[in-house]
Amino acid sequence: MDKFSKNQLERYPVYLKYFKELWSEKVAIVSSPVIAGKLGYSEEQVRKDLQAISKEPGRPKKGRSVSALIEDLETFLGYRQKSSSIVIGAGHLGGALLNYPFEEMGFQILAGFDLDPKKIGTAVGGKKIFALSDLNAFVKANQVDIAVITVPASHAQEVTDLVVSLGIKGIWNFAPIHLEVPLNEAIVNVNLASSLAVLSHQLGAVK
Amino acid sequence: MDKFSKNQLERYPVYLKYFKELWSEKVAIVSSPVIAGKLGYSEEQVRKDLQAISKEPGRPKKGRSVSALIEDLETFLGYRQKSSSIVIGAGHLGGALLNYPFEEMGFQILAGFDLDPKKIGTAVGGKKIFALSDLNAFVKANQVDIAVITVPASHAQEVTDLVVSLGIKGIWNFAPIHLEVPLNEAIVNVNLASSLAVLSHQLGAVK
DNA sequence: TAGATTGTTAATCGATTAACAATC
DNA sequence: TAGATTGTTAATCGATTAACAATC
Repeated sequence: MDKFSKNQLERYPVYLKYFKELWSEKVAIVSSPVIAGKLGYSEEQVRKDLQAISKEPGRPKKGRSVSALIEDLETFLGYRQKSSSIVIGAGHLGGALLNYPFEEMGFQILAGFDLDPKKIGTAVGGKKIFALSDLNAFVKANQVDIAVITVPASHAQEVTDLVVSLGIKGIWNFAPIHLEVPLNEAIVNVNLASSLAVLSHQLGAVK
Repeated sequence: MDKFSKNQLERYPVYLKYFKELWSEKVAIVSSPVIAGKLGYSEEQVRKDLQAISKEPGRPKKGRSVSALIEDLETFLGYRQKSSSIVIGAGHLGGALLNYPFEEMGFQILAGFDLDPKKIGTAVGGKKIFALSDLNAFVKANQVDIAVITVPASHAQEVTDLVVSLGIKGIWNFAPIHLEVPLNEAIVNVNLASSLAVLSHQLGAVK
């Protein structure tokens, strides 16, 4: 398999977290049925997911090596090669992301950007906050792979256009709108309103 | 259609945001091809999505009434009936959520809970932070529909068990792990590591 | 050896896309 | 009327699940 669906990609970090927990408990081998039971996936899905990213085959009757799985997953997910990012919008959500422990995921935040003069020049989560007008110069001076968009929805498209024009190829959008980007741009949306819609609907069914 | 897929549910808030923008621009009628072009969906998908939630049919050659769509979407998404929630874990991410403008989505945060004595008794985003030991009494005194979990992954399962035992039926989990919950529990995960995995993979393909 | 688990191939399921008649 | 857009039915596509031979 060399094509990965969105759902499948989203499962990999969940596997990794679980395997690291097992490793810390000195568990060296784990089988698909055990993983499936623990994470709520089907056995077949676990096997396919792990086969797709692991070099070492599993051993019938035993299972798979936890340490090998951790290595394969970290390699596949890119946790062993840093990608550099900036956070645009140092409000509450942007501030939380500037403080989030992304380093262990190979995701390094270089700096934050904002329009508010009161924020510019300060540091959040150990990262300096620059004026948005400094973005051009910053991107020219530093390799920036990903822009995290945490500005209000009303400004998200214009900030995105700027980021795209500066040659940044990855966008992690936290504004609750659809952003128009060129086809060769990588973009992933984290839309809390969308997430909440799924929860509300589930809750309506449960009640 | 009376069954909604996760993807479909996630699209509705995006439609709603767009229709509200149209409404503010005095646009009264909109057609599926226009919506599809703007939001990056297919025409057929737009028609099916809107048919599934709207009472009023669209008019051939014209399109659909923007105001009717807004009304239908707000009703369907539950924005017109408040659900009450609490945020457990008043760290950076929990703090951001306590400050997030959820009210317009019919989502009301009543209070925050934490273990840190320095946070207990303070207010974040206008919401008071209580000790986790006060949770039981709080839930008995207030109707709580949803618990937002923003504690570290290492404590998320135990907090979840507590929340479930108190009869809260909805869980919005921001900890990057799989939580075990009873079948009659509504749960939605927002896993930043998962989201990042999708972005990294896309970026690898784009580069 | 017996049996659990693997990897792989086939079947199922569900969502998206295509096709097209109905209609304003 | 002509033509754009609707609603609906059929076809396609892709992911998940089931089945089963291989193997340690």
